[in-house]
Amino acid sequence: MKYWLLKSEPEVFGIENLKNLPNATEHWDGVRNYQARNFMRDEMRCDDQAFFYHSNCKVPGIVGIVEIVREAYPDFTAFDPDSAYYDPKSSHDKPRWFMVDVRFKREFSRTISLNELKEYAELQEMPLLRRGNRLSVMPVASDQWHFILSLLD
DNA sequence: GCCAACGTTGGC
DNA sequence: GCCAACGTTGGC
Repeated sequence: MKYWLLKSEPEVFGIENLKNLPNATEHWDGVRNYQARNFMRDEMRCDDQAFFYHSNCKVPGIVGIVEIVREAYPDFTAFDPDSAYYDPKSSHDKPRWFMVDVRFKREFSRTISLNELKEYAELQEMPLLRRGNRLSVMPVASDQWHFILSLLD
């Protein structure tokens, strides 16, 4: 099983939104970066777990955990001219963008902020902490995953 | 294939 | 709202 980190802007779609949906499940649409897409399409598998990260907000950080419940399939928002994620270069025949389905698993008792994550030597290699990082889907090493969870108690 | 211009991300 | 960092686009 692999571990991941998924970024989302809470003003657009936060963990509260996911939690309150039927089955607490939603498709993870709008990924428009090739590297992020490749992770999702080629490596993400059912039952993988992912940190839910809130970005572009007052306190950016990890707020909970989701699990992957459906593997990559074409991102239909790319086909919709009315969608903010519309991409005329993506077609049903040759979809360019993909999404997975995620299900809410856990909300942390507190946000593990980006500032806090930066403090730990154990996490210095996380792609999240690399300067100028903009990936919205990225892998998390198993030892980093467990280290972060150990911060909660 | 180079690279300048442009658009986006996301912390601050 | 600013702006650094980065990805993409398109002229050549």
